[in-house]
Amino acid sequence: MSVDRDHVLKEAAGLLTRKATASMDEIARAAGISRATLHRHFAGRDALVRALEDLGIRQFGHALDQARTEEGDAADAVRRLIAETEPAADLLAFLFCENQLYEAGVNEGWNRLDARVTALFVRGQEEGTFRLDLSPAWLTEAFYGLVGSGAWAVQEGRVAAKDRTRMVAELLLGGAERRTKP
Amino acid sequence: MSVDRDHVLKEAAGLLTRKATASMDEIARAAGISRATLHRHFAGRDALVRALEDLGIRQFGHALDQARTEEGDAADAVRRLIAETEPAADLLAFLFCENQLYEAGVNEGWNRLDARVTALFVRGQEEGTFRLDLSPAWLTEAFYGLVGSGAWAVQEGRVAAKDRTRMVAELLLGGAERRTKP
DNA sequence: CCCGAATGAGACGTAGATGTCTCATTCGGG
DNA sequence: CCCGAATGAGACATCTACGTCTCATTCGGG
Repeated sequence: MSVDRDHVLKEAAGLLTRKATASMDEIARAAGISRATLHRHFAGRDALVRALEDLGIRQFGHALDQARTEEGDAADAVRRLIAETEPAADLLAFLFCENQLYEAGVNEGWNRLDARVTALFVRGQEEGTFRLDLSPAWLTEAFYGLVGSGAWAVQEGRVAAKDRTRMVAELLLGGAERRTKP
Repeated sequence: MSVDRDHVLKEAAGLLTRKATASMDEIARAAGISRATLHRHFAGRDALVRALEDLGIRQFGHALDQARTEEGDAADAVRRLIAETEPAADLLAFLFCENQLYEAGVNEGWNRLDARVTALFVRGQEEGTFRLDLSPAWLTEAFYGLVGSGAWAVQEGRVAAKDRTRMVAELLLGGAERRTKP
């Protein structure tokens, strides 16, 4: 009987990714519950979006943990990270475009995760794996952008789901890795 | 006295990029005109967004023309295209994230421009400039994503405006170009 | 089987945005 | 200088979404 909170959030993310202005009623129906029940679990729209943000932070944090970004070759670590990001790709794509979150100040949790991604690129540069003429900040931003584009391309059917990780990783690393020989 | 329609659209794009849910009143004030005048020029919110879409199509089409994407080395053509995209970057970033447009079906004008970008990548692959294991459709999508990320990074101050074109081009082409030697 | 908790359906008032209208003001051309 | 067009300010009704409430129903555990 009890509603699966994470399932509701997942459905909400799926809908909001396609239609950012979806009403609470549409979200409720997408999740297969009534509007009243949705309100029982999330005080309002703000609370729902905030919960989505928290879920995104949890999932991306988990992906960072699983990818063990501090270990081994930096490029391989990026590949692992992109692969681990797969299940949360839609949610991350939504949050990446959700500029409303930036109004109330960026969540502190995001800054920590952001720093971990940037640290990975910094490590790659120090170890000579990544080129030095692209700033870590830009590589981080590009990482988000390409993950979002990948999720978007899969949703639109322009890229097969099984190719997503490889496409994103190859393009990002191809652009980021140092060339031994030009 | 007469209101500069394109100026209004530019300001609207700037605001909506930061806050997608901005009200008509906020948009009007951002453009420095009254709400009444805004309604005199655009029948409603839908009409305004549609006009933004049209402006984006015009500007991106102009960028494609100026870049002469059918001429010369494909990689250089991509560099020119990214450079020409500069003035419209904010608008394109907004439209890229504006999924609501996809509800009413993608504009026919977009399909034509999309085809020109894809054709550029196809040409690059046929000429041996771009690698063959990344589909043209994905390269096209990644192009949009990176242009959007670039505009976003500049707005956030993470990348200097003067570095934008180089950062985007280097990463995209680094990932897309064929390596003579690994 | 029964009871309680959770849900679904829907009514209701409210707030905010929207679209239209009027009227005073201002700008620019003739 | 004067007239007309365009704008600004604001009133107004309407509409949609929101948040809260009630009540019937259903599900699951004891």
